[in-house]
Amino acid sequence: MLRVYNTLTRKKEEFQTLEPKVVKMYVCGVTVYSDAHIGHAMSAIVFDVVRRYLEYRGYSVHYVMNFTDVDDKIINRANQKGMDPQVLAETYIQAYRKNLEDLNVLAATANPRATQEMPQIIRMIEGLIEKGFAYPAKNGDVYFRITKDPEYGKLSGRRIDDMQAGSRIEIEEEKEHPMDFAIWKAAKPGEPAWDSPWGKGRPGWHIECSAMNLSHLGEQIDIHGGGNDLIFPHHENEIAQSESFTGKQFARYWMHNGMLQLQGEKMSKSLGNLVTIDDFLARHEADALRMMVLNGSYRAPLSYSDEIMDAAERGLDRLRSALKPAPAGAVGAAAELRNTLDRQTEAAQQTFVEAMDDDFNSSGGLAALFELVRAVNTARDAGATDAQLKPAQDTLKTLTGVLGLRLGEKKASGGDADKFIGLLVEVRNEARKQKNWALSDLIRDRLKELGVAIEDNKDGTIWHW
RNA sequence: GGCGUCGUGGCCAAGUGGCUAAGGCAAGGGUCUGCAAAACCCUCAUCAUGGGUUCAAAUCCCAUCGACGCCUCCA
Repeated sequence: MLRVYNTLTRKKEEFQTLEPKVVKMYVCGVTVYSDAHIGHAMSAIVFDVVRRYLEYRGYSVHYVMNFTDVDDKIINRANQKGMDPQVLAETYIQAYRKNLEDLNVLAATANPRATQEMPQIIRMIEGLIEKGFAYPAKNGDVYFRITKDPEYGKLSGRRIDDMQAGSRIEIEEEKEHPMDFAIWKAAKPGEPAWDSPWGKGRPGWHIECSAMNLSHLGEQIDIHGGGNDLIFPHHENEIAQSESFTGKQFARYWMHNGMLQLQGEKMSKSLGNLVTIDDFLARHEADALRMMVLNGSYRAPLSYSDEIMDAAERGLDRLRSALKPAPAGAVGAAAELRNTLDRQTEAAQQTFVEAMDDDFNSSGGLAALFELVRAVNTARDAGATDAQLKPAQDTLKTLTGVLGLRLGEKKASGGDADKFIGLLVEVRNEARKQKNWALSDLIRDRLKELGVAIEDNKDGTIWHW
């Protein structure tokens, strides 16, 4: 039984979908005005793992992730660079797509963008006005009337009165209540603008997600995800808009990932303490970032450091150690040992599922995989052949695949080179027979410089890139 | 000030009432090896602090200290 922690109730709840075996899932994407950093990557990876695991458990997942392609920051940035805001946004959308692909994040079912949803957004605003949940102001803005929504604050656990007290928000005269938020913003000169019943303008940030959910997934969805910095005000406002508009519960489960921190602070564009995904990938493989995320729990903050990355990379090496082939001369393992391996494989798979079923406990899932790694390596040491190792290794590959790890399956690593390396290994073994250690060590050392590792086992020599 | 998350070995981290407190990294010892490497085996924590509840608590309650996030754009 899958259990999911729901921000709305602050509890783990049994996961039940609106429709059997179908999951409608919406994750807030990024505002595209600069290069994405590894905090964004963490969020993308977290929800990619959720999606992959749900699919592994037999669900068909409709996964929607949006791009916010019109907002103040994009406009400012574009003006600085003397570019058209839409061109700027498009550039970063393509860059982010590439980042996600490099990170082995599965493509979403749909990637809607605010600028392509104007009719739906405007229709929704009209509906909210009709129902009295929103009002147009004299300045051309349209605001959501939070006092009309008795449940406002239920996601973030805030009360309107509390917020008023400590609020640092500038009180705009056009607003009925200081906490009312804009769902349509009147255009200032030179800004991108769309026609609307309230004059030229553009949508507020929150309304686009509500509208895109409605048009791409329907009135109700199963999972809504994003970083926990979005809980307030973004997701709170989304709930207010969507539920006021439809009169129905919007998302059943709200999932939020913790923030990636650098030197004790949240990594963010505004603070400037960030590592871009491109920077990261120039120094590490994509799996390493994923491994780092998987080792923790998605809801907790995660500190990024070289030490953590080092541990993650070594952990990956360990997972890969089980996928190495048996030595050429392997004689085969006894029946009893093969049974043990089968049993351990079964147990690992079961433990993996139990852990992941508990709110996607990936570090628990990894622990099960490491147990399997030990089992495989022990069997290989005991003489198991490739054929005997295969079922366990296949299981390991399947389960690491559920986590989205590739484990460096470098395609056609050497191509033709493999044959020549095999030949060198053969020659080296001849030298070893003749106790020509100088020559055999030379071959080993030189191959190592070329990135080929040689391991002499009892039953023969293994080499790998 | 308000809301929320959290504090487990050198580091990361699971576990949230009861068998010997998962797993990974690092460290030390050992097996194997011509030497290595890899693998395997062994060793390494009483759970921030102080009270309380209970037959029994890392796990529940209270307090204290500390960290982080949100309350303003933010994954």
